[in-house]
Amino acid sequence: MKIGEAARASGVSAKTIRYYESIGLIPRASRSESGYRSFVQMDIDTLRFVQRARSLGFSVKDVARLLDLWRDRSRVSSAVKTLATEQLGEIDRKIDELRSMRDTLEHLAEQCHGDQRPDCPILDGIAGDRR
Amino acid sequence: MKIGEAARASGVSAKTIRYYESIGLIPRASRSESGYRSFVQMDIDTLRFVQRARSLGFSVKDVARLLDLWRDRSRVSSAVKTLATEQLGEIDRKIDELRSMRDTLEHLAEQCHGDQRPDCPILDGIAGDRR
DNA sequence: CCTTGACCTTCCAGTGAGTAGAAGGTCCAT
DNA sequence: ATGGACCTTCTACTCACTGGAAGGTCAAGG
Repeated sequence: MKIGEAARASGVSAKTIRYYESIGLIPRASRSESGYRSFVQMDIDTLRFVQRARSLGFSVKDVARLLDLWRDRSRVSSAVKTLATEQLGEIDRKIDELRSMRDTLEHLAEQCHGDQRPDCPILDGIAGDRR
Repeated sequence: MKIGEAARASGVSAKTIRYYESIGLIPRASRSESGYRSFVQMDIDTLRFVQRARSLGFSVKDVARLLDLWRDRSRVSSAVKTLATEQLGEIDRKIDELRSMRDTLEHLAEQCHGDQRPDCPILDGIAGDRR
């Protein structure tokens, strides 16, 4: 399987597959005589794993750790759970931050009539102390 | 006022003030004889405006637009409101994405006993079809 | 046999929004 | 005059890709 097909099969773009290889996240793909990368099912599985872990918000570094754990038959599941729990905490932190932005911004936007007049509580709120 | 004090007064680090100047987000600060940047109250106000707008998640590009609007006495408040509403939509999109990550990850983490045994539903979930 | 077009290769550069650090200049108090 | 806190510019790094240029390969159609 060449890179384009691997990309379609895994949901990771060809560019990104090359990139992942270049940073060592995934092993180097074997090559055909002409130098084309050649992927087998296991490579696709790895790529799909990476894609899913990334879509859960894990950093590339954490995905590397997860991949190592995935391949390690003598892993302890607590190591995985720790990573997952930390990631969950990170997500919660981001959600909280976004929610607080959202609340402030919504409050500001509500006050603004949004017509052709220049006075604008949004601008005032950003400029002054809006708390 | 030199850059360090301006940084403390505005909540924007000295490095970042220089960076904002370099990309043209804020006007070039005037200089003392020795070449030190010199800030007055209006510069601090601008910096605080930028800091607050950034903390609401506006991109630097949007902060530039907001600054222009802020300085424009003949602005129409609808222009500001449009920017704010778009930003609100962006935040909501991000919250939704994070929430969906969170749900999946939490579900996975719940299944995992997290002890010394190697079997791990988190890894299985990422590897296989976890939906 | 040759061309066309879809694929593949590598390499370099850019994104956003800063942050880190090096090398050197200035200012003020002791 | 010296030390330390401050300031200057500059380059390079972060993260996770993405875009594009220049060129090689391969199979089908004329």
